[in-house]
Amino acid sequence: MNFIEELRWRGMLQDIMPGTEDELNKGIVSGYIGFDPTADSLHVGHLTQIMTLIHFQRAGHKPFALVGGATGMVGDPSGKSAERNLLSEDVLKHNVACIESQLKKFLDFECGANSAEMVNNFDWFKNYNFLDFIRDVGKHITVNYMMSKDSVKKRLEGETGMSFTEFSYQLVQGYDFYWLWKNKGCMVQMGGSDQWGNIVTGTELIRRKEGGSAFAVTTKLIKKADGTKFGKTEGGAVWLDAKRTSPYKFYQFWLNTSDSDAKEWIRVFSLKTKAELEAIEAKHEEAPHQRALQRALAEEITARTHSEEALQKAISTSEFLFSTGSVDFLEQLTDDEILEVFEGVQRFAVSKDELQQGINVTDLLAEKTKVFPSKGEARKMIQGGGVSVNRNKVSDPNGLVTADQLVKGEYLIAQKGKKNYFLLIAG
RNA sequence: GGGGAGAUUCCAGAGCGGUUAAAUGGGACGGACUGUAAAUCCGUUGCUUCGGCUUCGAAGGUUCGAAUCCUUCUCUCCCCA
Repeated sequence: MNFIEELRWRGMLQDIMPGTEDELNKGIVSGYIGFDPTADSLHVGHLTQIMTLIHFQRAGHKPFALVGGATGMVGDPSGKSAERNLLSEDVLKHNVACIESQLKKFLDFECGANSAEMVNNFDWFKNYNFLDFIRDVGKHITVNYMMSKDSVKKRLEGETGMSFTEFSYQLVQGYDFYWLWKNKGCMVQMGGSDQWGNIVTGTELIRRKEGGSAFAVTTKLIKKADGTKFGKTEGGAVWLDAKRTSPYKFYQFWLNTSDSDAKEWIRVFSLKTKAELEAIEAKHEEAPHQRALQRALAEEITARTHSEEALQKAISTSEFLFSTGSVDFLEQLTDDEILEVFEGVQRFAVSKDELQQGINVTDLLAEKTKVFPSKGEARKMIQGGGVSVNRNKVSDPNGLVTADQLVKGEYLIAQKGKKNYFLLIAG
């Protein structure tokens, strides 16, 4: 199956420039996708683009991952309603390095002819001076053409306006494509559908400057059935960096997708074949409560993004946290393992001496710790039946918590609702 | 520069001298149901030693009593030049 067919049945394909498929059928073709270094980690929103590159490589082509050290300095106006703040060069350098190491996990950089390659456009922009650029590049693209782009039009219509810097963004990105086409033989640029305008400026530049041809493919933006933004949770974006989003949370993010989303997303984010996916879907239809789709989705992505080991830990943590099992389970674990289960869970230190005397639950949760911001709230929540200590529902706001309730003589597990855990460590 | 409107608890938005910790809606959080889903239903949504205490842009004042009336200040919005 060729690359485009693959994207098509997976429902990823948005736009494709005429002739692209023929070009790809000729043999090994080089193509690239750019990543903006706006943070020092990619998030799940970038995963679609990573998957596109993976499919590209699996179809036998040579993927380039461009990290925009230069474009990041300018700021892409696409999809932005207001001017962005510029990042300093140091921050960008750090971000670029971090993103590069993340991308290395997903693509094969040592497989011969179609090995993946990493490039940074700062390398070809850092010594390119302004006058040369506007003469060599700017001359080929009219302002009229640039202004007709959606990303620009929207900002001109809006109230905030747009700086010359962001206006020039498409030229900078366009030149990337030109440079990679000229120096690396890159024939195709891929990206999210919001990048169409920028990509086409690149093919246009290649055509006008050298009479060459280049191609474009864009993928659909991932949407949630309920209309909210993909990749966001209450805690903010879901990052690929384990330090920002723990593998457990990452796994949970995917596990919690709705049925309709899971069915679409698994096609995008899984490398399983159509037959395999259809089998999973059938299984899901049969027993929806088993959530075969969500499990398959979460397992595959977590393993690929983090590791098989991290996935296993995420699964066992989930099983403990969501099963009705008692805290006895924890008694069997070592201290390190307990801390691992509650990784990312907020922790509080409490005095063991005071626990010997017994502490009023409300005081414990609102004063000794910050599980609740005030006693009133703690009390109300307890009366509403929303608080558990060591998996047992607390019914009396004035009840005592004592040292003999400590798990392993050291830990207390407090729950606000079902999903919000707090680990109290006595010392 | 001239004229007008307004600032209320997370947001929107009632209240226009006491019965108002402040309607209603949204959001958030909890509970039930369930599949760690969706939908639905229910509860909570200033602090408290549960006696009370502090809130309605800020500061003063009138009153037994003010978010509600008066004065000044700060800020926001709209219309006309």
